[in-house]
Amino acid sequence: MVTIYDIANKLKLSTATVSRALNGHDDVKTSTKNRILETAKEMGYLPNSMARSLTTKKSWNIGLLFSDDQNSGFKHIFFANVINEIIDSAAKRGYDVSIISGNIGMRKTSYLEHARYRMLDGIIIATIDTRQEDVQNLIKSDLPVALIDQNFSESICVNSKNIKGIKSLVNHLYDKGYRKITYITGQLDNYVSKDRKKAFLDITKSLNISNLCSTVEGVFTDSKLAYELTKDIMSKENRPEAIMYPDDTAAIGGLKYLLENGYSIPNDVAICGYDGVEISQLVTPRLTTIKQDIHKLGSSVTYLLIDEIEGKKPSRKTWVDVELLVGETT
Amino acid sequence: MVTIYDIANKLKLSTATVSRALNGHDDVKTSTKNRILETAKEMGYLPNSMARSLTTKKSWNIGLLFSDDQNSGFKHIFFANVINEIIDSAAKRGYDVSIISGNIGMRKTSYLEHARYRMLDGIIIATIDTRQEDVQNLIKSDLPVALIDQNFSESICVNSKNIKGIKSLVNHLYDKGYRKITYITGQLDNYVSKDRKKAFLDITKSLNISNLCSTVEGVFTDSKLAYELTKDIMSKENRPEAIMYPDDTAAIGGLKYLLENGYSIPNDVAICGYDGVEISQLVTPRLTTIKQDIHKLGSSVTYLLIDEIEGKKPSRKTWVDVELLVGETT
DNA sequence: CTGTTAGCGCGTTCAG
DNA sequence: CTGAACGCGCTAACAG
Repeated sequence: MVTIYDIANKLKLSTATVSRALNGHDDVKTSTKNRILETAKEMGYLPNSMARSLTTKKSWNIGLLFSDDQNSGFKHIFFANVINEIIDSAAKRGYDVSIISGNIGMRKTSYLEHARYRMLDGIIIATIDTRQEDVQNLIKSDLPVALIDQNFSESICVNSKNIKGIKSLVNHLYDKGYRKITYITGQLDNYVSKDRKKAFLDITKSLNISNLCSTVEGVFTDSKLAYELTKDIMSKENRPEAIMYPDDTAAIGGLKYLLENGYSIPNDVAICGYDGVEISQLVTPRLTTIKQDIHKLGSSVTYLLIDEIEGKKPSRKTWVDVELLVGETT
Repeated sequence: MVTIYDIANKLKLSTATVSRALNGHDDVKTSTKNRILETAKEMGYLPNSMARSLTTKKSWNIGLLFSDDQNSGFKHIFFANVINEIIDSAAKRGYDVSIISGNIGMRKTSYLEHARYRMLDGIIIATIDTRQEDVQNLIKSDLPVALIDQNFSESICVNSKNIKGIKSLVNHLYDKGYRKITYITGQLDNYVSKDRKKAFLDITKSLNISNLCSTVEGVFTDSKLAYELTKDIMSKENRPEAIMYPDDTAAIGGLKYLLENGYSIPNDVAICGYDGVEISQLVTPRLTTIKQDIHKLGSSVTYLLIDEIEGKKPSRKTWVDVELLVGETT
């Protein structure tokens, strides 16, 4: 391993000068700077992040928290896409991304401890369940933290325009003549679900159809549950004319039930997804859904976090726009 | 930040003793060991990975290489699932996972340099395109490396039983009476695609139907291309009775074309996917496909790499079994 | 513009 | 069983 000592030695300089040159300080004579840079290249010198971080207290490493024991972010294609953006964006600003788990070595520890252990410069939280004490502690800590689709007053939060999304869907359904709408929400212990549900109640009220509409609690990405709930809903006396699902995967689960049982879509019943992932436009019939701006969600949360890390005091709240995708199911 | 120095100071011991106790060496008196462990806990001591790695030359960190500029692993739901397993498995053995990109800070570097910079203990390569010089250098280096679905003689490779998978599909089609089969392969610059294509040619030959069968080069997860290729294939004079796709996503793209154009499946034409991801069983009709053992693929590649890191000389080649999933499309 | 010195937090000789 | 001393590779004062 080539160190700055080696190249200092070769050039009869001190490590200090070498370090300065390598870090682009301007208090080094241009000629010696060039000599240093050159021989560094020749000798195949590479900095050692451990040594550097140890003195600078900065790791150029961002932690990514995306799953708990129950729920695995990567299995959800929507989150997988967001995570992809996060990694890309971080790389563009010179940061690496590490996944943080709830243990150091073989020992169970908190996320916060883990973050300190690895000297992470900041954390992106892309988990659904932020109620865990462990996650709460992370948020409350003095570590820079940024979250997606959450609501914590002091932290950086990047939110999709959930209210707009739901209202667009309901308005679209209304315009198409649907009045009896059932909305299967995500799990209601969750901020986004609550927000969307409230939006649904608000918009149906202002359209004067709230007495015809209803909500049922479901679970994000749980296609099996969506299948069962659809069965329940459709076997009732008073069937809805349209069903809204918590996301595309759930909608496809519902769609499966409807197709299997000979329902004509959207004639017998209309359905909507949410997220607008690729598959939503690939199934037949193509889903009407809300397309989230995955690129923007991922890049914003990352850039804002890095701004915070670098002391640029970015805005705490950001809303990312959504778009109605009209398919063949409404 | 509490350091071993702080706790040594408080207990009137030397840092050496504290270090030994903390690392579970047995050359410390049990009573003092306990005192140390206790006060360490009290004071909220946490080791510093940077300092530790600097002396031990071990980071307890595994690099994950899963994308190049063209192709993003996380966008592929199959890989997303594998990666999920990798992270879980690594955590169980006490390792963290870092994503490695092709730059350090703002400077473009090789993956190998990046790995050395971060002192990674090993690398898991889950990219399709291993032809890049950069990736080649990584494989040739003395860093422990493990790959999924690749074939490098000296490296640890975990492969899915691709030949068995293809043969199962063709045999299944044959048993159902299909003789004219077209196989849309993945991109043929890739090891897996070649392997599967060869398996297809072999099995159709031994079934004496090779003159009725054909292959077309496609691209993994490219549903749009699959859509177009399906159109081409179906518009020819001599239509196949069955089409096999490189993976489920592509198959769903093909399915879309067929459904849109009024083909009855499997009566007019049968289709098969590959991978067996969740969505393959959710679309209507349910895909006949090969289910890969994602859990095993991810955990094996991780455990084998860690064995290698820890000097346990694990076997270089591992094959993970696959399972035929008969759906409604054949 | 450059060198000397010190220290980041930890593990590991080598004595005792 | 315990301590003193050193070094991992690098950056940051402080001189000069």
